[in-house]
Amino acid sequence: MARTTKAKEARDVRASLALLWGEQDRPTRGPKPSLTPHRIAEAAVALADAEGLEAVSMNKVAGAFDVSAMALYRYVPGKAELVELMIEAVLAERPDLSVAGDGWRPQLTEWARRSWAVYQAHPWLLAATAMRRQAMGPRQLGWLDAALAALEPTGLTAAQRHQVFLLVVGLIRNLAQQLVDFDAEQDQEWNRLTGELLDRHSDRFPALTKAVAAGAFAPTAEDPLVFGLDRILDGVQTLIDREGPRGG
Amino acid sequence: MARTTKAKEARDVRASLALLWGEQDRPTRGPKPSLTPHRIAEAAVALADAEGLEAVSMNKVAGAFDVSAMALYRYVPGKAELVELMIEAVLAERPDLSVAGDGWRPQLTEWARRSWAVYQAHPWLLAATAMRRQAMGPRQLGWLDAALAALEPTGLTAAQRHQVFLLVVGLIRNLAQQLVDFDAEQDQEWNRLTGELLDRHSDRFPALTKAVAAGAFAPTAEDPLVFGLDRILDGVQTLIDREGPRGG
DNA sequence: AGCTCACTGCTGATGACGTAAACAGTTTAG
DNA sequence: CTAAACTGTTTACGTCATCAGCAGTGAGCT
Repeated sequence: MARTTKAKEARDVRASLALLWGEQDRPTRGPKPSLTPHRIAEAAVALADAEGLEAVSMNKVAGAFDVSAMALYRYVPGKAELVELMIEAVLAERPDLSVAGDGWRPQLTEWARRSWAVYQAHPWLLAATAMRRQAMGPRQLGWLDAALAALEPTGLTAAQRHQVFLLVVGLIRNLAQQLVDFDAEQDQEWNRLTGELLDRHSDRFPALTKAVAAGAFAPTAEDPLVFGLDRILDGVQTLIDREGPRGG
Repeated sequence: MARTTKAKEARDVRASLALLWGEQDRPTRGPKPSLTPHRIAEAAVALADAEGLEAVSMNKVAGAFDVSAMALYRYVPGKAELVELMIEAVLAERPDLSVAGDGWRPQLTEWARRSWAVYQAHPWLLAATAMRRQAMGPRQLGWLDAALAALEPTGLTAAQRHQVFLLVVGLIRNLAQQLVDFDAEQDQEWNRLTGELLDRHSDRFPALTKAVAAGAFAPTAEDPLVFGLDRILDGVQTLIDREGPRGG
């Protein structure tokens, strides 16, 4: 059974990659296909934008084309691959960071801003990319390349640049998580219930009680990306300053 | 229908909170219960540790007690609440950070290390906490309080301390995500396939090609927590230095 | 022109999931 | 000792991804 699963997965990796990179040869004989993987992915994206990723079932996506769920399997190996196509579909082409100026910091900031914009426009992207992916499409690689390119002038090692990249991606994904979690009504409920609990147990949670009283959990108008990014990039700057003089 | 759902959710919040805080009054009449929410959560944790969160179905958890799935609903309102109990179950009591010394930085580092250890021991915790939670249990609040307490001597505002906390939690969750994603065999496959792709498209991804060649994606023995935490805390230190003199 | 067969899309079935409903058995308060 | 409260069970429903098998279609070859 494990054997079968593994063989199937291996097949899927190939199929998934061919799909993502558009390297599939189309058939000549038989009826004209009424769909394409791309159109299917677009419909799935529209569905996810409107109702969330959990609403994206093969049935509902197929319904957008008035077609049975099984019809989709003629175009896409399975749901996992469909999700990969959705990810590629919402990513723009490789971002041009030169508009932000010359330094690594403005460029990486620009990268983060654009990346964050994508997650804001498509909050399901977080859950979609959290599913274990075995291959990246050309656009994902393009974004990765742009960020690494921006970091080249820092003088950091390749491994350090990769680490910094991961930190920034991580920051954005965390913001996206907060965005997904957030629900004004529910937030109010949380504050109310947690307030009640803290009243009853303020001795157990003194710092939290003080923080709540000081408004640490009140909604803020500030762009949430700024604080985190400034902290991280300040930290990176410190690293550069420390390593530079020693000839790193 | 939406009405029904909302009413049901409201009921669940109450039930969930009572469960998490152990504030449920136990019945006197009727047969002795053979289970407790706590024991059920423990069994679910064992299952998740062994086979992952997706293996935790009501059926399998019930199977651990040789009981039907529906029996669990006498103790737990539903699966979401069971997951909440699982989260509380794997969290230790409020961590004592004083062992790390006096400064905010060693204490927060200690907090991060312990937190990271929990995620390492129970990788499913990431997915479990990603599900929208409406209430926190006493242990979750305890960890939160400990981190906020460690940040009090920084002189930062309450909102800033909260932001820093979110940054550190985010870092750990990102590491946990990488841990979940990682699969040596699959990683090798990724490197092979991406290598092939880069050979074919090295002009499109020059920075990435260089980075791969320089070993930026090679496995490292270093503790992955250190780099990210040092960057973030350096950035926080920069903020403190900047705000302090101005009388913030 | 006609045949073949790769290809499309369909129906139906399978097994997993969470959980609602209804029922049978058990214990304790009155 | 009866009735209420409680436990655990069986059955059933709706949803999901996906497999197997069938009918129709149309390009390429003879």
